[in-house]
Amino acid sequence: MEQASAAVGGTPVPEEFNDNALIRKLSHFAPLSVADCGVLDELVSQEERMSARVDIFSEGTVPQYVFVVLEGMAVRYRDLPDGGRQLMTFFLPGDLCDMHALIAKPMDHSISAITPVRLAAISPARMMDIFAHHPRISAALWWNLMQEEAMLRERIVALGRRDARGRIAYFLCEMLWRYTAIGMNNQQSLLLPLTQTELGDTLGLTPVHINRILKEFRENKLIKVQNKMMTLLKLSALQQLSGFTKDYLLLDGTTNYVTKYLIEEANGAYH
Amino acid sequence: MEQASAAVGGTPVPEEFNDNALIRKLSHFAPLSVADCGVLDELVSQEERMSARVDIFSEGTVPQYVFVVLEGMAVRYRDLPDGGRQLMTFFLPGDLCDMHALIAKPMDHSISAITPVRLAAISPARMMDIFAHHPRISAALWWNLMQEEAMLRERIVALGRRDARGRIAYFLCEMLWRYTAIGMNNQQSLLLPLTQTELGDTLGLTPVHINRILKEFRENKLIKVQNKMMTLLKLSALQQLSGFTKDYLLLDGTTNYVTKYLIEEANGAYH
DNA sequence: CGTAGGCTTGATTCTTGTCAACCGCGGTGG
DNA sequence: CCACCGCGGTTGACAAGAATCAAGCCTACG
Repeated sequence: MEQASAAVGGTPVPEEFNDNALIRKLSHFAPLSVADCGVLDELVSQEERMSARVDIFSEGTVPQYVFVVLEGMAVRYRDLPDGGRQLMTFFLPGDLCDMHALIAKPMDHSISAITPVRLAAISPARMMDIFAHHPRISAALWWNLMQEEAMLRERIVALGRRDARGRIAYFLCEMLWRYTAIGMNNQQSLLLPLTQTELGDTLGLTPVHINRILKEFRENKLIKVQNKMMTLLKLSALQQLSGFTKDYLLLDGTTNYVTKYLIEEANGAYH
Repeated sequence: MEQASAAVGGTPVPEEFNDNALIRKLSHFAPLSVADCGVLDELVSQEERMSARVDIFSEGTVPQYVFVVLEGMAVRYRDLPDGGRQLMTFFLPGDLCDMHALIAKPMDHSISAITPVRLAAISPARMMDIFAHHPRISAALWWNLMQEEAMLRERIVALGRRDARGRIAYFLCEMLWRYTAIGMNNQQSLLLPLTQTELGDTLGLTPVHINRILKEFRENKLIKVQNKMMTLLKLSALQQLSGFTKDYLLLDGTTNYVTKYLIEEANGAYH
């Protein structure tokens, strides 16, 4: 999982920054200059590692930093009083968690590492500094935020209006496209280091039912599973099954108000 | 519904601005100065009216403005290929819809008026200007964004992990607290101008099932319904039934990094 | 006065959950 | 080195919550 092929779409990333997942991701959202890439590269130069199944932020604590996932997978989840849990957001390489740090409130949920992760911590002050002085990066972060919201809405649609087959198919498609965006889609295969229980806690289903649908998908040759690697053999069939379209992921960012304005601002047009 | 009692919590709003729902709402998130209130008041001075059931933004179009709801209720929803629909977000007075305008992308969903609404349109340029030059307002808008995300997550929890009773109870509680935040909670009564079909499309249930649960709630004296007014007779029972806590609504904002930083920035600490 | 949309209710079906058992594997400790 | 243990996956039998189908009612509105 260390090897990343060039990310698909977005503006080209200079060769030297191609192993930086944050840059690969944000390049989808705004045309980053080489200088921008340099800033981002420096931003995530202080690495930390955490083991699988360790909490990065725990419910009730006040997060001190915004974290960027550089490698591995993390998840935002909530434990419920009745013993259940709901997994809400998966963080892949290049994803930011959690802007929540900027408002310095105790969290109402936790974030934990699913696999061993490599992370970079960014102080809120540094983050605000970026917003103030790097217009293209700010624009990209803004798009990133819009993408996060769109993914939450899409999850709501899936949970509210799709049956078990549709939910699972949608989830696999979304993960594939997210991996594709950061250059980690290898032959329609994606790393899904989740147990069936975790999948159930993501999609509002029981592990037993997840198991049955996955079995059906396997028998129908829609997917192939080996170890933690899942291959989507019939992507179009899965997309149709769930009504999935990748539009909401905003992976073809073009010029927009935020970018335009911020760049003009930087050039002194308003100052 | 025009009469608004003083909003509960947040920093006090100067008397003269008390009929401005945006100010009432944002005062929960940052300590607004009188000057800030003036800016916000001017920001929403250009009013528009739209009739019930009219689309404000339609799927596929590129929104030109950010709208603020001043009066009435609107909803963000998506129509599905199979004829179903999912309602995602309800906009009450003081709510902003839709920051999406800032990224100038065709929308993957629609926003429409549920009741007749009074709106104010804000141009993206003006919005960016606010971000650049009004730190406390920016901070409040940031909190506002975090609140929106939190509400989406809470919906996911409800749809993924709660049964019909829990979902409906949670939704009623959330609406009550949101109304409370803008001073429109009158004796635990709230205006819910939704059909049972719309409630179903919100909570992933059929109208028939919504009907049965509401009947049960009525028989158990948990709620009282008259016309479009719903009274939560046993709020604590409803909160318990759904595991609801209002924490995620962030209605007790305190000093935080965004505010601090933006204010220092404005004072020239970093320039 | 007629009609359509929304509400209400009953009968029935079906998707998903629950309970229970078994298998296989990897890790651990004797 | 091997026995044991626990977790995750798999499967079957059964139960339950919600959907579906269908019909009647009320009321706002043209």
